[in-house]
Formats: sequence, C-alpha cells, structure tokens
Amino acid sequence: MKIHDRLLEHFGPQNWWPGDTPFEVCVGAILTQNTNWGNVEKAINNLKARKVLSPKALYELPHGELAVLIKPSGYFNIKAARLRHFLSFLVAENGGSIKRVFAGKLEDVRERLLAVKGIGPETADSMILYAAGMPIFVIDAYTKRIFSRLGFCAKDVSYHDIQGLFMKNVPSDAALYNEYHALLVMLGKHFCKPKPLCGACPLNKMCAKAST
DNA sequence: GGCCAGGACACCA
DNA sequence: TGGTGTCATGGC
Repeated sequence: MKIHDRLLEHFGPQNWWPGDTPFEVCVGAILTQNTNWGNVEKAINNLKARKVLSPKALYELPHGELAVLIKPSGYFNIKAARLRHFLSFLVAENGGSIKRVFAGKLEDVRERLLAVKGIGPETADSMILYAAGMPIFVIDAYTKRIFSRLGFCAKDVSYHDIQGLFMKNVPSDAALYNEYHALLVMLGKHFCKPKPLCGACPLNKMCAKAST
C-alpha cells in the first residue's frame, strides 16, 4: 500500500487548512512559522474577538497592538512585522484583493510572495496550496523528517530538492497535495517526533531507519 | 524544568 | 554558500 493511502486509512480525511477564508489561511501561515498550531489558534481568536481579521482592519492596526494580539503564537514582534509586510503587499500593492494576489501563473504568484519579507518557501507554498487551491506540495519539518527516516532523502535535504521529489512522483492535484501534506503533519505530530514513537506508527513496517 | 512546535532572516567566515 | 544565532509562547 502507498504511503498516502496508509496514512489516510489510519488518520482519515483531514480537510485542511483550518481557516474560514483564504485571508485567514494566509495569516495562519505566517503565525504558524515554527510554532504549535494550538498557539496560533489563540492568536487568531484574539484577532477575531477584536474584529480585525480583515485585510484593511489588520493593515491599519499599529505594530504594538498587533503584537499584543498575536502574542500567544510566539515570536510576536517578528511575526507582527512579517504580517505587516504581507498586509502592505496585499492592501497597498493589490488593493486588498486576495484574488489579485493569486492571479496568474503559479510560478509568478510564488515569486511575488517570496519577494515579501518574512515569507519563505514553506509559507508561500502553504498560501498557494491552501488559500489559492493551486497544486504545489508544501514541505515542512515533519515531511523532511519522515521521508529522511524512510530513506527517500538525506536528513538535511534542501527544500527545493525534496519538493521536486514529491512533485515528480505524486500527480499534480491540489486536493491530493492538500490531503497528503495534512496527513504527514498528523504523522509527525503523533509518531515521527525527534524521539520517534514507532510502536503504533502506521508506517512502522516501511521505516527501516526509524532509529536515525 | 526540558523538550518540542506546520520558519525565516541576519550575520559571519 | 553554508553554518550559526535569534526570535518567544504554551502544552506536555
């Protein structure tokens, strides 16, 4: 059985991303950088409670106030600055239109997002896949750890290389990429931690390198 | 009290 | 261009 099918059988459909609108997905993508999603939810709930989870309202919020609201997500000063860079790109350069941000070819959209300070490859790809529904495979720390332990790549494989591995071997389908990445995160959270819990892991029999 | 969590960037050699 | 330090909260 293929890895994706095995994970789907074990965890069930994930129906990602946890966010009500494409804009909320983009905000979440920045806030979740190197951070537990539970903490991000607290920050997003703060923004909702203050009724500022919209491009214009968030754009007009001063740095200090924004930083306080997103404090639970950690790195709040840096993330406030990164959010404001994205909001400036969205509101000042694209009229506050998420549709306009994601208009055009995938490669061009990605390049424009990567030019925004604070948006790196994973954050850009998360936005493109989960907010825009365009087919690009998101690579994160879990994906690298899981596939290096399975023996498909080196532990320190580059983002570009492992993404190429997926895009070459998995059919280009946004719904499939969405589900696959979400399932990998579930596996990472529950089993493939820095200290792996291999006993009940659904990939246990496939993973000869579980101890590395 | 330590480990870990859905990164990105500045700085340095 | 590759390695290292920095940013920070909260759950387990």
